Amino acid sequence: MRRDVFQAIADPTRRAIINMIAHQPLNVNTVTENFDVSRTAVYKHIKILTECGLIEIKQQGRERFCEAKLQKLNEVSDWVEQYRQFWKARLDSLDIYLKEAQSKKDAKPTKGKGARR
Amino acid sequence: MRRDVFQAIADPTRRAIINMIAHQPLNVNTVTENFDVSRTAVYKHIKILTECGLIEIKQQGRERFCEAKLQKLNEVSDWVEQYRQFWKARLDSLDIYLKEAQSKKDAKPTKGKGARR
DNA sequence: TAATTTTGTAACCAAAAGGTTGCATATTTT
DNA sequence: AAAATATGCAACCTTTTGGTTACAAAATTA
Repeated sequence: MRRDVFQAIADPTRRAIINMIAHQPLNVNTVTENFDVSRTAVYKHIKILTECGLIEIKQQGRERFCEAKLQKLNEVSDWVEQYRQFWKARLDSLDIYLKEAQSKKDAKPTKGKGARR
Repeated sequence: MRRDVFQAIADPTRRAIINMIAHQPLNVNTVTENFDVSRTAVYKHIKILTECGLIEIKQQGRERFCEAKLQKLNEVSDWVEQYRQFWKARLDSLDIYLKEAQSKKDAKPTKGKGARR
């Protein structure tokens, strides 16, 4: 059971849930009202979000309020930002690379790498 | 068949592929060499990444070079950043501050200048 | 030309994901 | 106490996902 934040935000319903409770904590039924699927389905999404740390559930009487813990999105942010330099700096890098590869190949042909397995 | 960038980066193997080719385009076999799964499995991941626009494949002879198109990560970046205010605004107590400092320390031990070409 | 290398893809499989209904339990409300 | 409300969860189902093997085709090498 993989429970990381990348997998958690992959589902559009879960992203919508995050959006709902980012502004204010809501109980399970209130969250459910905004979706076409059953309460159980929404509950499962909430559970997944809880398990990866994106939300926290606090009991209040018979209700459970879901509160967003968006610090966890830092994991995603950090992963994405490490690549920003690449999409800013590199334009048309393949052509450059292929030219280099071609001249290397001319000078010193590569040996076969062998088939896997 | 949902093919959005959030779903694409949910899989750890696909994130690893992105990381490999972010620095330079590689052909399919070279990408495969770094994983324990079959070439076909890797190829499927590459196809998914292509279908959502995160990479592009360019033929050169019998090889296909996979080039990262990381601009697409802007979709993820934008989605995450819209919530930054929420998790920044709530850093008001000492223990939250300390917790965040600790996770930063754990998450990115090397914060150097980054790759340079 | 024949063999090798690199890739694309079909057919198939097991496990995970996302959904449902139904029921049990704890808390209000009446 | 009885009814209503809010939730947790088991059991089950279907589709998707991630993987495999096997084979075909194109390009390169010997």
